[in-house]
Amino acid sequence: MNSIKITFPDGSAKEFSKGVTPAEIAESISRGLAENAIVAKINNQLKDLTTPINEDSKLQIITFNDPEGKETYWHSTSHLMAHAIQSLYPEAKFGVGPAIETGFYYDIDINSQLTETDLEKIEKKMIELAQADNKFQRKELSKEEAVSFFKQKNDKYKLEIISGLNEDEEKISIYGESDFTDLCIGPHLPSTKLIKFVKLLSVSGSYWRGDEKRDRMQRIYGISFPKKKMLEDHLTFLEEAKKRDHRKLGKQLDLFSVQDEAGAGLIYWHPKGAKVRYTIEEFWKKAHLKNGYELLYSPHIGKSWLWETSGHLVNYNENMYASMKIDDQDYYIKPMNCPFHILIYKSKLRSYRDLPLRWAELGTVYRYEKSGVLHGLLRVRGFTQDDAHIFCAQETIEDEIIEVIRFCQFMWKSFGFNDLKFYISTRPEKAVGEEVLWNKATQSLKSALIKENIEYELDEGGGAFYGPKIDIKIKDALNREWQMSTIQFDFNLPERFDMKYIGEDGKEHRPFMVHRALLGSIERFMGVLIEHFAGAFPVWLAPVQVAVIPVSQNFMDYAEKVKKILSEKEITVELDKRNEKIGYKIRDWETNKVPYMLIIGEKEKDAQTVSVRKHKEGDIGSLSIDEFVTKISNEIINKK
RNA sequence: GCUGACGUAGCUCAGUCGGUAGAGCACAUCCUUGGUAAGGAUGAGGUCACCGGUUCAAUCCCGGUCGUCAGCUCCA
Repeated sequence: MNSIKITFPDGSAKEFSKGVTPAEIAESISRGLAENAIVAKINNQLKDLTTPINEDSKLQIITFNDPEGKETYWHSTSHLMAHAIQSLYPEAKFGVGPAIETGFYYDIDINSQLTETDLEKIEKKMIELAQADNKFQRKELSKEEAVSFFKQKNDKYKLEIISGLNEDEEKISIYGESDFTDLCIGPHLPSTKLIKFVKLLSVSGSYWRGDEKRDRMQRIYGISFPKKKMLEDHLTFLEEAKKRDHRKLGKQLDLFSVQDEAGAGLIYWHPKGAKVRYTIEEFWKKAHLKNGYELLYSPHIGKSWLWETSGHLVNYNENMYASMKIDDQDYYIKPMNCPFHILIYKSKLRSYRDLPLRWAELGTVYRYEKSGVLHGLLRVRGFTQDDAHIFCAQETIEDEIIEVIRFCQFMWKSFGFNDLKFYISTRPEKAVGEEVLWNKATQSLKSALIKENIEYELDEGGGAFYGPKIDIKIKDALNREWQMSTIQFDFNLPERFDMKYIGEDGKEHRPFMVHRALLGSIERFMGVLIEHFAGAFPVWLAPVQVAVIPVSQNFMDYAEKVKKILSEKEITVELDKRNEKIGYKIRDWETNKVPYMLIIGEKEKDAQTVSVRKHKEGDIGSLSIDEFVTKISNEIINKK
């Protein structure tokens, strides 16, 4: 048999002679495909385009548009970068250099500290090397051969990687292009020539194998594209993200601050930020009351007994602050609200008739976070969880989960997020609770999502030690994903606190307990919200909804009147009394992203109207005061 | 916490190869009363993050502390 059958993704098939390569097949299909081909999927395995095919196979030619195509492309670019680094810094030793979600990195060990300008040099070298059209060539070696090869290169990191490889499981492969060779499982681009546009983005410290006790390395992040437009778009995206940085906007719009002198990771809400937060929290509370929840308030500290019983002192110790002595007793500031809610549950005998109990609290918790991980509002040491605990009978758990999911979707939709992604995390190695319970709980999470027609991904073993969970990620205006909501089972606390209810049968039963946070934490949520809206909050959330701007001081009386009317309708309005020209004031309010400006001059005073100017849109004409009030009130009610 | 970079006026940043500092914006006062993105003049503002050390002299050099940033690790 000298011919083999190749089946394509669309189901069609074609005969080729034995030993044909995917590159040749692509060539036979079309010139364009051959040029864009990056890698091949042969029988669902990613292989080099130069791999000879010797038997009937399924084949898919992968281009940059496919996720695997990007991965291979970036992976090859990281090799190219290592090549460039080796030629500029001959002493360089290399760690790992994988593709990541957006781009690639390589950990390197060189004698000098790299700066941003060095990156440009490396970038130039990369382009130069890429244009040389060097072919990536795969070679398979025995372990011995591999060891002696990298010994001769004096590459201790690669040698360590090799020593960890099991030769029986897979061949040790190396890839070379020109005079650079690297240990690599592959696959790679056929040639460096396909790498056209490269940008090295940052350099920072890392550790060999992520272990701070081991060698310090430098990690260079970069990205590459086959088309110039793609690179430009990506750089525009990065710039846009930078512009939206909530830390920058928070300062610029006077929303919040962190006070160096008073402590890192602790947030101070200024009046404008506090106004936004107030609006969010009011909405949140009302929504919970409407959806069958009751609100709780609990203390901020509790005796060590509480945290011993909950297991926090053992399992969560590194995130808790040291105890404080009160009347010779140790008290701890709370890292979580759950034990308090449980105490309220236990404050009296519960019947199955009382269940489900849905108790919500905007509970402020304090957790120790390493100084290096603090980040604006997104990672702080004191934050307010939009927490709730649901205590229910086993039998009703699935309905409860469904309710939470629906409520969660409603909540996100209210803030303008419609793209949610669901993940189910299952039992980890180290876990409390019987496996039967885990399976049952995990199953009810799954079937809740299935009933709601929601697609989800499984994260095997990703659950907390105390129970399986659903995590929900949202996508913001820049398509970035943020993990926000979480719905978690807890088999641990009901047991530890010996929670009970009296069932229909008159016997004691253990309630099921679910922790859930929808927004996650108010701080983090507001950080994401600021970035999502680029600081331009919709009217209902905007800290200042209307700026009243008199054309000159002569119309101050009428401006005051307009302000008063709006204020009475609970619209947040500021009157700009500054002795400045109108253009100046408009510019100022525009850069402060206020949704509406009302320009007031002689015409308006005479006609008892306001000239309305909308953020980003400009002048939208005149309305009577009443008409404007109706318009903006409707927008506020409809969360526009 | 670790690695590296950084910390100068309310903000954004310049500057001093060691002789205690400057711009723009913001702010104040005055002139101007102006119709949809910056009118003009004048002025006030800084223990150059903090604590030590070296030096005749430190904002600058050295060490420490605190904080910020990019990552590592971790997470709401």
